[in-house]
Amino acid sequence: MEKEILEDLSIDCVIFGFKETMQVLLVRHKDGISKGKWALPGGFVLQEESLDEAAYRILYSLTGIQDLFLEQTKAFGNVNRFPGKRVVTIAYNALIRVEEVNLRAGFTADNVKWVPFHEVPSLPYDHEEILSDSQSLLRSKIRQEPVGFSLLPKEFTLHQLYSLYEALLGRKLDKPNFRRKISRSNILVPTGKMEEGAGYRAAQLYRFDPDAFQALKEKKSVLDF
Amino acid sequence: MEKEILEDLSIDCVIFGFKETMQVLLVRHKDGISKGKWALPGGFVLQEESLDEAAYRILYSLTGIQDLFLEQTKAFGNVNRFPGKRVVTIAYNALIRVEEVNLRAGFTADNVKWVPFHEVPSLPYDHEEILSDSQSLLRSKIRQEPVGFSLLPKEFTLHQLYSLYEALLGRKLDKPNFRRKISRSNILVPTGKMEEGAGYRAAQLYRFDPDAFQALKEKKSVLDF
DNA sequence: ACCCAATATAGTCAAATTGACTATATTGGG
DNA sequence: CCCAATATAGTCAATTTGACTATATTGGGT
Repeated sequence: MEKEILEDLSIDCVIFGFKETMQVLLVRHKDGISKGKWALPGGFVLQEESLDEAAYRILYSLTGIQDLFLEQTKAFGNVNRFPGKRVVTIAYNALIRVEEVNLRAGFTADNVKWVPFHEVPSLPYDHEEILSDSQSLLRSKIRQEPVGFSLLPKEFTLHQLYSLYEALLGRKLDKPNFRRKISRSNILVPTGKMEEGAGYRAAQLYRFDPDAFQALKEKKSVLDF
Repeated sequence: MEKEILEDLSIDCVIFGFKETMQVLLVRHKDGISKGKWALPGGFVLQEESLDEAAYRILYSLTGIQDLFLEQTKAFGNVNRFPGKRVVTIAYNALIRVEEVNLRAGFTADNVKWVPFHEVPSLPYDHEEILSDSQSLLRSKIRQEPVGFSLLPKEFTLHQLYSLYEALLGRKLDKPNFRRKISRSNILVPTGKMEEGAGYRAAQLYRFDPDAFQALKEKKSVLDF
């Protein structure tokens, strides 16, 4: 028996990944009005699931990942955003570690791929608006909460964190000052292990410490770069 | 002819006002399952309007105000949040100047009133969750953007602004330091006029300068109290 | 006319943070 | 064993913070 869907309510996911540069996950539609076009992954909400559950379901079916950062960002409800039918969509931002994903195109798509921010093609429906709003929201989120760690491996170097912040904020940061700020904040703990395979001095690996961040947050307001 | 509504999609508005203390606008339902209960004002979305338009329509019919701060906050879509039918609601935060409102209960309500944060009664559906989420979102918003000015008269004293921030952030601020921070930021322009009717030294009246704020924002990130 | 309570507004100072740098420490590879 | 490349540490003036103290203006009461 088919599960009943809410025909006028969908979810669209903006899935962010970081590898050299910031990337978004796009799917290519197998059929329908936008057949062959790349678009944000999404789907309709089922009668018996909450919005968050729907977003998780879509995310999981696409990436096989269960442990991820997922947050609702905004509802998009312009009258003609979807052709032929009034469909309101709830957008979600997801942050995942690219090395953990196991991409599967799924039912409605015949292809999936990571696309760097600057190479995103033109998107159907209002997906360009959704994407650009979602990017802004992520940019401001990153200054408030340490969500960036969801994009890095569990253990990472300060350099990786540094380039992530540069990529996300879209501007140059001073490396020593960045390092000083992070280290004073105490939100990282060194693992003792060192980076491997670098052709030069190996860097210390760190892990994010959620408790220390919580403590910091209660005192100061923001990780303000 | 009746306008067609989307039966499974509603808007709920959290309307904030500031008068001595932070307040929310509640309506008393005239009939239906929650007859007689106080709740957040809301209504269904019409087929031919966007979500933002729906929110404006509801806000306007209730307060007669057109010039206000209105921002979508979050969609609430738990399966059983509304009795008998799956209804997803989009919550909006509105900031208005209490002295400008002209309250009208409207069709579905027989009463409207301002309620201080700490005196909000128990609310039906998931309105308590909506309200508390909306309050948190406003609290973090106020640190990023000068939305607070939408709650004050066009011309106001530093003391008013100061107590607004205290009320909104829920903690004591140092008055001289607050004043210094504001004045260094240059986002206020003195009007030259003085407060009237105080039983003591009259305070200077200020106006918010959006351009100066824009300039500040490009340099620093936040109004971080 | 003058004092006073109440609030507006200004100023002080040590400590912490920032921004723009320069300097040193470790690597693998040639 | 030196070198290029990067990690990591340190310096210093300028600015910002936090916790205060001090002064300036009011209307109202006596």
